[in-house]
Amino acid sequence: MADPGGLAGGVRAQRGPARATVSDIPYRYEVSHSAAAIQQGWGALEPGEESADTVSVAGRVMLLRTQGKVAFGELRDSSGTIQLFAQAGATRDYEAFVRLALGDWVGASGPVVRTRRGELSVAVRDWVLLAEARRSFGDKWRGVHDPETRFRQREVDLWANPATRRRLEVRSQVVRAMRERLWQAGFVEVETPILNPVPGGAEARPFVTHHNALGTDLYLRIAPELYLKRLVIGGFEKVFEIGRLFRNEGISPRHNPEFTTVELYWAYADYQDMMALVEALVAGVATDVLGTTALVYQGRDLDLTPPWRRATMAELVEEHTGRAVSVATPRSELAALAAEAGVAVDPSWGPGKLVAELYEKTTEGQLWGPVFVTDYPEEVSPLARPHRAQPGLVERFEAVVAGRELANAFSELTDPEEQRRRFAEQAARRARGDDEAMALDEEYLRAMEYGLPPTAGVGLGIDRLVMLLTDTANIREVIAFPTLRPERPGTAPGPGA
RNA sequence: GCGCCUCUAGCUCAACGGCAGAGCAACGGACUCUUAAUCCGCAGGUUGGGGGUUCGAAUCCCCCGGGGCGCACCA
Repeated sequence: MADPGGLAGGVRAQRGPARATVSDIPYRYEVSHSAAAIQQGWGALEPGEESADTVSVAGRVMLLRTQGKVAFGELRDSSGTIQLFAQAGATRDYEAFVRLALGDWVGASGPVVRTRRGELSVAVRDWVLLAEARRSFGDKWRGVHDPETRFRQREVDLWANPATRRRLEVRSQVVRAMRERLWQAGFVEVETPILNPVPGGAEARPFVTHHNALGTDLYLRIAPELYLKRLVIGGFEKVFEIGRLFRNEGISPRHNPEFTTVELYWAYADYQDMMALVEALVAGVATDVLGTTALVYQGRDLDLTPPWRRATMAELVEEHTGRAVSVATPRSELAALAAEAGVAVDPSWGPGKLVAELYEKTTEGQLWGPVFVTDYPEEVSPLARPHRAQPGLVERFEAVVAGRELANAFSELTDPEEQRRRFAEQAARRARGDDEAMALDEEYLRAMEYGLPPTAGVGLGIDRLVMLLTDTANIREVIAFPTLRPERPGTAPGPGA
């Protein structure tokens, strides 16, 4: 928090004077074992037994129980917890040890022992303060629950709520598993520009920034799609990128302005191939990270085991509304149905947009899945290739899980002339005031004229995948530092202020 | 952007028109095997900010600010 004077006043009064000076703090500390390594390595020690092995550990003192001439501390590191056992006479500077504050970082060394009451411990002979905690980490039993403090001061949340650490660890493992599986499948990882002269590849409002030397505005990317397809044109037959996207839109429990996707392009493949790859990837990542594809999400069973159901958008809308619709249905009928469903119908919308709106309003949120929703209207899919058998539709699917879109994919449009027409339609929408309509990208059209082979592409939301795998309902829980309104002095609550 | 809810000690929470409290943390002390140790003592607050109603406001009303949820938008 902004904390005007908070450190100087409140915390010192709360914590007392500084117990260490900078010169007391060493520059390094030699750690021989993690807490978990000690728990695993000396598990056979009997109560009251002292091993001949001396270890050194480091971490935060989370609890301290002093009992006169003997004291017990709980030391937590990134692997777990180990008890520190200190005794007057055996522990160097015992009087200072028992004055340690909850949250202080210490390094401690000594033999591994099991206390008479059965707790595996490091019997502290020597120890050193590695950092003072001048602010508290909250109630030692109840922790910190205030969501604002948890999101703004994640460093506090991580110590106060171990589940936070676990979620971020799962996130790291998900990204790693995704990478390794794609590498194994022969995909090459690339990086494309985040600063875009034209924001393309999706329908969304961008963030605008400015380059001083070039004297030009640039946009934070809303999707890497067009650059990745240019790499396919350049000869990368299987490429992927894992990275941050930025969309200047509302914040909600399922939307953060910056979020992470994996986007991949696969030459010579179509959207049917891509469905098989997506379900295998998601199920494989779940297995790598959790050891299972049978999840429980928000109290409800969710089985990611392939194959996933495949159903067309029209079929699913009919299932959920009882009304057969298609892009060939008269526009007036579709508009009436959409209005009936609560959609604010825009007069410029064609049948395709109306069908898509009807689907999103009545059906998507009801789909528990996982299910591949296939065959989208061309009107809402300016980068997808026309369906080989269904006029007015494109070969596109979205993977829907727990009522939300997890992935979006299509057989890519490869015809530059057709692409130019699609861009022109988008430009017409933009001229009518739709600021989310896709911008025309001449660089991309030029690239297409060199020849894009048949290609399938997909974008998959990493944050949402992590939400599924960690059973969390709020996207902020799986982002270390979610976007919040900037703090202003004296407005935010929090420990230590 | 709109609606509803919420903000009290460092943390977690009471008090809901009538003296602002508790537990934990902190501070001082006792205690040589604790497990949220225990025990004794002490201190800690412009009740998010501002304004209003009232004999009296943490409590009711208005404005502002932060946050949560829902809607809208999207992934």
